[in-house]
Amino acid sequence: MGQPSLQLDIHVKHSDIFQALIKDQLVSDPASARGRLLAEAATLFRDKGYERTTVRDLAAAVGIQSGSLFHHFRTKEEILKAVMVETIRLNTAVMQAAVERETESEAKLRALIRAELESINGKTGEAMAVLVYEWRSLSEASQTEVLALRDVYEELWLTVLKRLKNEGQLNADVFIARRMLTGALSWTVTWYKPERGGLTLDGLTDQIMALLGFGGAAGAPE
Amino acid sequence: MGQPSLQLDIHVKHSDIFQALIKDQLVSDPASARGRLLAEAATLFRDKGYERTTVRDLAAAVGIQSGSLFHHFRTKEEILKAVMVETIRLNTAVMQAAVERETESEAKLRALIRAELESINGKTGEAMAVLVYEWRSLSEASQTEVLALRDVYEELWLTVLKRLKNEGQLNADVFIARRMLTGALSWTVTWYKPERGGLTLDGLTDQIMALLGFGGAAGAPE
DNA sequence: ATTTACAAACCAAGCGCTTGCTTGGTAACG
DNA sequence: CGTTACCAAGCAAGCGCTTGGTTTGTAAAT
Repeated sequence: MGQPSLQLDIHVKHSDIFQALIKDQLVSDPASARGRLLAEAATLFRDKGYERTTVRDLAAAVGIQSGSLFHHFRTKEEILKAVMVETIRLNTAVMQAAVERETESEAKLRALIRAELESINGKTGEAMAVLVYEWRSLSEASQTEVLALRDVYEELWLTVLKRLKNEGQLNADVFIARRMLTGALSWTVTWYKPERGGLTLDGLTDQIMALLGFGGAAGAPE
Repeated sequence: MGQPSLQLDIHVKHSDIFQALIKDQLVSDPASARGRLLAEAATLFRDKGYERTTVRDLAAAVGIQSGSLFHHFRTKEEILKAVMVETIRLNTAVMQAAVERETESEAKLRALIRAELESINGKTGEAMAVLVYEWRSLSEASQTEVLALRDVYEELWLTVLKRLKNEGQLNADVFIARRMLTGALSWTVTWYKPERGGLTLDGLTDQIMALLGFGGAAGAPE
């Protein structure tokens, strides 16, 4: 915790966005009890799955009794929902900033891919994995609630893809292209391990762009 | 159950393969008690998730008492493993046939994509979804066992992708390309509904090929 | 500066229910 | 006549969550 940011431009921006969201009460401060609990919950839900994670596991991870959890959240499911909602809020803000920083369509797409890869494989990775793979564990009411937030996020992608299509740089249907990218990018969480292998996030982004026919030939990454 | 096959060539082949596997005891006959149980298990595991599905749910689905399940399988996890193992066996055989039917590399890739889409969204769809998304619920011992079977399956893909790369038709790294395709294709299970919308499996395959820069421009699919 | 007030945060205990699985016995079948 | 397939009943363990009471932090009142 608290390691210095290595990536200058993007990370400064990122933490600025983060601070603003905390101030507006849209995401919890990781230093607060609630924030720590949600972070631990994300890790546990990702590693063991929501159903296999007991409230006793969760309580032990933050160092309190299991019953004390229900002072902060009314039900276990409310914890899952909170993890998802806060993750979407944070990532929508980050992605919006990423796409606005660029002007060319291809650069916007690259920025989106790069940003989503970082969401999935970076600090918010646990929570993102929960968001993708623990969908069924939410009640239907919570599902529609979370879905509404996701629509904003998806619009960012569709806008960029539509521009690319109009410019003749994309052959496939924009909705299908987005869905393919959703699957491909979220799947990276199961295999992409940046520490070993030497493939950086930028390198991975290059590979994906190459697969889509952008940015010329890319050599072997390792 | 027992509806006539509509797709002539492929489906005949498909059921021939199926019958051969049943004869060799590599997959269970869907008419047998074990086969019916595995089919129901796949549906339930997919719809509710493995953990949320109780042995009582499972027993009720096949019309027996919950305790009677343990005459056929020693543990609940063994049921999950059996679903996965039999699904991989069937699909490996189907994919092998699909790739051998073609000669050109691009056609082989198209056949693989088409076959995997059918595995995911067709009759074995429930079981495939379980295979992809219930991974964590397997014990580690079972995981390595299932993983070994998957390697054969993956080799089919890598061989074709390597050929395409050598022929200069693929820019990205073959391992990364396969992983992207894995994610993109398995994700279709969450959104592709062939009955409504009019997008056929062949149409979807075209779109994916177009996204990869093959087969010229594809128009809007709907 | 000390007291008083009060809510937020937490603990210890355990309730009611569901879970995967076992057991002992019975019917069906070749 | 034994093997296979099942039922009826229930056990031990674990589950999410509740309850009643104690500590802790904060800030106004004395």
